[in-house]
Amino acid sequence: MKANILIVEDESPILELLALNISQAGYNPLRAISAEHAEKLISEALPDIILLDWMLPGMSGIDFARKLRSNPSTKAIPIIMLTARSDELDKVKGLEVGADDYITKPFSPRELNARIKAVLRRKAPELTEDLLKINGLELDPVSHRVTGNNKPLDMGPTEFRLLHFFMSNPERVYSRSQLLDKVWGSQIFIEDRTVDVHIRRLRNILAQTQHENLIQTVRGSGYRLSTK
Amino acid sequence: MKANILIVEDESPILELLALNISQAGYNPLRAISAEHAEKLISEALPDIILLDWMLPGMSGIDFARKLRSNPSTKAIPIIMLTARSDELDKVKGLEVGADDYITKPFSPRELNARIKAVLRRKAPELTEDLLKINGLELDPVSHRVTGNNKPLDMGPTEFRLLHFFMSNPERVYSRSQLLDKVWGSQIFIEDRTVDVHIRRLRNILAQTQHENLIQTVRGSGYRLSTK
DNA sequence: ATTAAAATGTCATATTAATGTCATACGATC
DNA sequence: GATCGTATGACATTAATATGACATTTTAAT
Repeated sequence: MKANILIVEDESPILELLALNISQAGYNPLRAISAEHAEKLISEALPDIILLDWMLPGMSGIDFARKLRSNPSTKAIPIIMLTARSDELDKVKGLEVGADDYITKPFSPRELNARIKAVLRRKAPELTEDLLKINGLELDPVSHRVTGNNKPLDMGPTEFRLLHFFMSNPERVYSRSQLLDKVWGSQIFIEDRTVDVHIRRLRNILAQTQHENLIQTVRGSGYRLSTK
Repeated sequence: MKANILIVEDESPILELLALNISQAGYNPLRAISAEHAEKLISEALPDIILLDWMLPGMSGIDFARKLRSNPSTKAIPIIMLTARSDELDKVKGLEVGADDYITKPFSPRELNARIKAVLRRKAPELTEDLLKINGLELDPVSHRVTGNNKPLDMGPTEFRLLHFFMSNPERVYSRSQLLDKVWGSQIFIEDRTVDVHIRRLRNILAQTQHENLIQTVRGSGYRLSTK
């Protein structure tokens, strides 16, 4: 099903331009020319993403974002802010109200799409580009490589993301549901048991270099990456 | 090598001011007092960036931008628009013609430099003229030649740029979108899948000297040049 | 200006890899 | 030893990538 993307933008030419891009990218654009207008649309159906202009007549974009965040039913909707300048101050404020991403005008359609896609996929916590090392197991997000004691380890994308997540958050137990949210994405509906299977696949791969017991089962709770 | 920045501005004091800033920032300014004049300079050598005044005698800045975008050979050159006021209407028009950035007069040298830098960074990490060598594969940006174990390899311009980019950024995964932005240019709209085709063409050429597996597929992420 | 050659982007199809689910086996816990 | 949670292997399906062909555009050469 096509994702519904609510655009809140008072300048109609920009609004139309955005709507055009979005529908060309295969999403379903909803148009609102003000925060108030947007609220009405939201009350009818929750959109999947909100593209929110910073400067709006009436309630400002930032106030609107804050309002959305304070309401339980809209709290979880990802917001992408549209700002005129890449002003650092704006960025900070945006983070405060909980915008999921930013985009500075003018922007290329491709950039916009990339952001929407990224937000939709809604992965784990912003995973950094830092090289992760634990007990001779190394994961390099930049080259997208994993080695155990310098031996290259091949794995599928899901196993890679799973390992990436674990190595970014070691010594911490995650339930299957949490892992599904963080590694798979929040809007995906998959069986909890499927996590078991991927854990097994990951362990099998790590077993090549005796790293399989880094991934530990916590009976009744979930899984954990731990050196102990 | 210093980046060439073409300034198109009819008011000579402003033109000189810009040129001064730009040369102090370590770039090479080219001066044009009209769109027509600029065209002549462009026909001699493509600049790396165009600073384009909105208001020009004769052909207006916006028309000129449109013209540049419609010509395949100039389509990818980043354009920074110089506008008198931060007029919203101008901005919309700028979006339409595909300007890469905006700057409102009056502007500080620092701001100008920051924008230029940002635009340059966006599409030119391979700006060097150094001979690139990896595993017997050599690419010489100056003579625009590629050899594998000293055997000359012929390829089309796109494959050359792609290889140039990869060799300048080895051991790093790039998504198809990133490659389109970096190798094709941000203003060009083509399918992600097209990247696959060019990757294949490049691999076919590199296969003549057994270098084809330097270009590796990273499923779910993109492509990478790597010796491992 | 005309033509030929080269390059480019897209599509349809083939190929391969990855994914999610299930049925069943195992093991801990009470 | 019964129950509950986890592990495992197999398998059908889905998704991603590779490939070949083709129409169109560019470029170069007449």
